[in-house]
Amino acid sequence: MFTEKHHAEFAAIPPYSFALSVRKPAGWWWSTPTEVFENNTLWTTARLENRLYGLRLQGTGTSRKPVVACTVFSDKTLNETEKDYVSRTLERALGVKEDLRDFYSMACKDDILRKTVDDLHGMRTVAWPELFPALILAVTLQMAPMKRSNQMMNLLIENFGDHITFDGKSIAHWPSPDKIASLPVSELKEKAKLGYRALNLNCIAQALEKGFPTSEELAAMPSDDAKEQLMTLRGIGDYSAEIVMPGMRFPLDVWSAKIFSVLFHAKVPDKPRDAIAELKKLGEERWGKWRGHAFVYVLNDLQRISKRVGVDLTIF
DNA sequence: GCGTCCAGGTCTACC
DNA sequence: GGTAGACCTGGACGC
Repeated sequence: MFTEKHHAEFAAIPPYSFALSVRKPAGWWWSTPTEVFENNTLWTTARLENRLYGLRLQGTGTSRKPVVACTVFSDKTLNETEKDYVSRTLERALGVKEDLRDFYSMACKDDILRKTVDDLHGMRTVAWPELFPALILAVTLQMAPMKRSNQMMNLLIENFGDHITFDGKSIAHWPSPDKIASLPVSELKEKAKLGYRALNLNCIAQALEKGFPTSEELAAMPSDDAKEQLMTLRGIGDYSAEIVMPGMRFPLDVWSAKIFSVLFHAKVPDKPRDAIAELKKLGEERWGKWRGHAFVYVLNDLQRISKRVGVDLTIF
């Protein structure tokens, strides 16, 4: 029985939009695809240090003093160490301490970003609560159209994930690394339709089981070191590491390369995969340390940017 | 209904 | 160090 076991409130550095931060326009989830968002409140789940928690996160406060109220549901009592860890993880993953003001100062002078930061005022970037679900996302995005990636992710949750009910909501959560590590690769292939990715995901889960830095530890590392660590995992290359990395970089794939090519060069490249390196370089030169922010803001504002540039960027 | 092609990368062998 | 080719498989597409 999952009942209320802990409560914490976090003051966010303004501007902060809770709704845009946890429910991004591009449609990505904050923690799990089955989470529920109603009335500026998110009911979701997270597995922290091998324990699954139910979470009710609510954006409160005022625009000058934004606050996120977090209620934690569990089937066991939390000791003080566990409460601290859960609180730290929520604070980090909600991005409440992420200061957007310097990014907005830069963006106001940039033709691509100027209106986008108004459109998405107060939206935080991406800081995954847990590492393994972010790695699952990265692996299932590889060499597959979105429909097929979603199919693989949904089958993983359906067949091997966990389901909890709390606060009147029923939420399904990603499988744990130990569950995926213990499964035969053939079963992963067959039931989750992972194809060649089954072996990679199984090896990643085993590496995490043997001991690997947590999201929190990766976030505390210099970003190059965090990326290097992630790229030691089988099936995690440059793009996947940058998707998973705390704070994000500029993880261009074929899809986003087409979008940024239209924005930089006003045309879709003949061979998008071959254009990635040059576009990454341009993004880094143009936005420097804010390239991750620019990436997230642009990809979450495609409808409005499309109208402004006169090209439908949502069809790629 | 059937055959073909290819997708929101990564790894490896080969030069 | 640079690069072609293989990798699973489901869905889109042409016929």
